[in-house]
Amino acid sequence: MLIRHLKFFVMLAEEQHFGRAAERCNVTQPTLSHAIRKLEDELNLGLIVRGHRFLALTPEGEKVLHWGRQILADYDSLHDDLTGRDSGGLTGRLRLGIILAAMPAASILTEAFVARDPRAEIELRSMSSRSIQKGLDNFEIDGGMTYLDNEPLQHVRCFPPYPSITSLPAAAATSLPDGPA
Amino acid sequence: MLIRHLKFFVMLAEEQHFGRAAERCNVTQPTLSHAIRKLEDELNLGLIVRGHRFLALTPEGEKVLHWGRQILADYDSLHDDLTGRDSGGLTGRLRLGIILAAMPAASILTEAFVARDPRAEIELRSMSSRSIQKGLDNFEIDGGMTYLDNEPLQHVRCFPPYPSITSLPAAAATSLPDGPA
DNA sequence: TAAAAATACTCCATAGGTATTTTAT
DNA sequence: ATAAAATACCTATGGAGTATTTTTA
Repeated sequence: MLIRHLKFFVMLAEEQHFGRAAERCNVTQPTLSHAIRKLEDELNLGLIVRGHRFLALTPEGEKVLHWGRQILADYDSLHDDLTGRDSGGLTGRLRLGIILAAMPAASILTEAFVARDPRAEIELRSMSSRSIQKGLDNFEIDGGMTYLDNEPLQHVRCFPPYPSITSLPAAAATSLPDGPA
Repeated sequence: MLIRHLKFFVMLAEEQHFGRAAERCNVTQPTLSHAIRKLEDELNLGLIVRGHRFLALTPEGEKVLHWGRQILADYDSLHDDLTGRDSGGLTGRLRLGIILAAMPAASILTEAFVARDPRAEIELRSMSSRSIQKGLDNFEIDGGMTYLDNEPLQHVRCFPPYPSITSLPAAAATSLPDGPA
């Protein structure tokens, strides 16, 4: 599997349109079309619900989309790392989705964080628990604080923000390749 | 870049020997040799310090090794996900490296964890802060509790285990593709 | 001399292109 | 008629193999 073909697939999922996806990848439509077929062959499953236009991703396609994004993020990180854009110490913007009930608790977490890494910005967004799940899936947020009991979270690593008080909502970091865990 | 070639490279880094790495990948030595060259060409940098035998990885090679493992872990996760081995709810074994000074504190973290996910085992290892860094890099442990001040940790996501008490050692989860953070 | 890696070469799969067809709107 | 995707076909890159050479221990 070529990493570049994963890119094709992710673009296709975003554009929902072979032609536009191909354009964004700077390849022709047949090339992208063929590459997606190859992906499906290699994984031996359907990724796209095809009519005579793009219709949707299959459930398996959604999974490939998720991990594909993960792999592409790693791949980008590698290039950032190699081009020395890392520089040690945390920088950038951490986007967190927080349910309304957890807003007061959020500052407890962020306070220590900003104290240690002043170059990192934290953006707090008030969001519903469903939006938080979606935001994590779409990489629109990097983490969140939400409920664990209502809808089980997918593809995330969860931990209690304050271990000895279990009645608080739990914090969730974006999903990871976490091996056996 | 073929994901399979990343596998070649990671195997080579582990075996420190082209022939044995090739064997583990079920390819011939020249094939692996050529693939590594191609990787170097594509990234436009040297990965291996070559004499007329394998000598070491270059610093860039170490970085590629790290992110390569990450990508392969994601790729494996994808396959696990597709073959329905996920099953929801955490299971497996979480291996944590803990400095001696943090051992008493570790139970605070693990207590809530095991209460919520009884099917997950937690293995606590008393380790030096250096061993913890190495263990994280080698994927021999999944996370740890260690010092942040002495030697800065590489490739990890850090957070304080108990936000309002900053004098405690910090917990570190294994590194992730964490976008802008 | 033996072992390790690179090199030379061959073969074939396939990535990517252009041109065209099919089908639904 | 138009737009979207698939198909057919072509070319060239390069992945993987075998055989061989080079170099060092």
